[in-house]
Amino acid sequence: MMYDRSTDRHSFNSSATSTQSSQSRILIADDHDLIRETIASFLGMRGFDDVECVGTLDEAITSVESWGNFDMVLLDLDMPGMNGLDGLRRMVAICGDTPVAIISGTNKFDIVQSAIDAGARGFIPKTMPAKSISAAIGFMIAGEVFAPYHILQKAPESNEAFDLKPREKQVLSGLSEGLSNKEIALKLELHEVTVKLHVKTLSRKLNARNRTHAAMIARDHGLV
Amino acid sequence: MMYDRSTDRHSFNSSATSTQSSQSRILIADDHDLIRETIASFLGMRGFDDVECVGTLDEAITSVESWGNFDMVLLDLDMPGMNGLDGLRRMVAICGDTPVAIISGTNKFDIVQSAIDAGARGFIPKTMPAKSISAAIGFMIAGEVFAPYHILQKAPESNEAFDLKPREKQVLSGLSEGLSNKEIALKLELHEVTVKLHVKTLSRKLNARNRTHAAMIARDHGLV
DNA sequence: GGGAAGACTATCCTTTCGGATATTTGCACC
DNA sequence: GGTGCAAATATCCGAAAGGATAGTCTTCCC
Repeated sequence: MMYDRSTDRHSFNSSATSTQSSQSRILIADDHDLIRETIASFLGMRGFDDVECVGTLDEAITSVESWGNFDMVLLDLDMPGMNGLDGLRRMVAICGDTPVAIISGTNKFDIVQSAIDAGARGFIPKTMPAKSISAAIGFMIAGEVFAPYHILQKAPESNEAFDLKPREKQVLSGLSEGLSNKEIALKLELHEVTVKLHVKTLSRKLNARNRTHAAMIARDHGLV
Repeated sequence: MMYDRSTDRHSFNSSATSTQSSQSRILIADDHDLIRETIASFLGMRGFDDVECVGTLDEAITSVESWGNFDMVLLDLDMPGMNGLDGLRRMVAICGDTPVAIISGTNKFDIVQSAIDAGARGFIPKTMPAKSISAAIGFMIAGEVFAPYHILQKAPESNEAFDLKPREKQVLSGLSEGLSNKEIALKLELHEVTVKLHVKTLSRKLNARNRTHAAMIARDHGLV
């Protein structure tokens, strides 16, 4: 598979092709001219020589249906017609095998997750430099699923939004290990009643209905 | 910034440069000839025209120290001299700003995580097709951190190792929302006592000491 | 020295959990 | 029709959790 590449290699110096980049038709759908053109132009100088730009989902869909044959479709999440992930699903449905990626300003973990679950081949934050974007696109055209590492990381999230006192954090930590109040008290050299008090106040702060719920919320927010 | 690209575009067709790919010096350290050569040759035809290969960590280090100036260093995790992530750390220390990535046969979530924590700029599984590998390398040279999406995904882990019955899973799910037995019973149209039974058996299966612990274990293993 | 505030402790009481044991129901299989 | 099995239900009990209220003890500030 890799030893018969000499032909490709020859063509490479003479015809500007960076293999996968060449002959790739890419559709960019974004309602911001600036972003659209920026990405398009950068892709152009990277070997993605056939880039089409539109500004709404409907345009994108007609574009795919009439021209077809794109190697990659980029959709802005906040574009007219998208309606959240529904637009993505519509596009995925008519695109078949060609990868569809979401490009968005937000980089919330949940959105990335659900976008990919909804059929997106990847997720590109607008904050990413054009250089990286084109590399990511190459990656997706190669058949992989792409999402930036830092948002896949277990969300550091809204850490510290609850303003728990040190003691309460300690108790919460014990809670998350499934310890009883008595055990926590022993561990922290407190009395059981005190732990109960902390559990109560901390549950109120976390807006939890009981200790189990508090532990789950803590886990969800990376507090433990 | 994107409207003056015509010049670039002209040069692009005549000099084979795919921008970032060109002039990139890459060091591949892997003790398997086949893999090393495969990647090297594929990178060659993608515009990464200056690829050096070595077979041990020591060779890699001397290579960096004497030649220097690499744009990217790839290290096999199981190579002689690596000794787990220690080798990575050594390389990162002498590499400074140039990105160092781990390439490995394993794709355990934890290893990826700790490799990147140890300073790796990315993680490339050997199972990944060469096409994708070169895209990933481009991505890392662009300054980003790379790891394949599917292993960043909430570890599918030892899923189903607990063999919970359907009812138990439902109860467990209610548990994770912090519901009381009575509420779960209501929701599932069962009686409280039955829910209690399920909680007991399910806690035993999960090896949990109580409901809170069970909920946490469930969350950790992606059962909810 | 007298508050004032925060962290901890003490009682009391009701609800919920956790565990043990036994009984019923429904269903599949021979 | 009987057997076996799993899910669900029924009691009973001690332990824990959850809530309320009041009391102690620092510490800090005026």
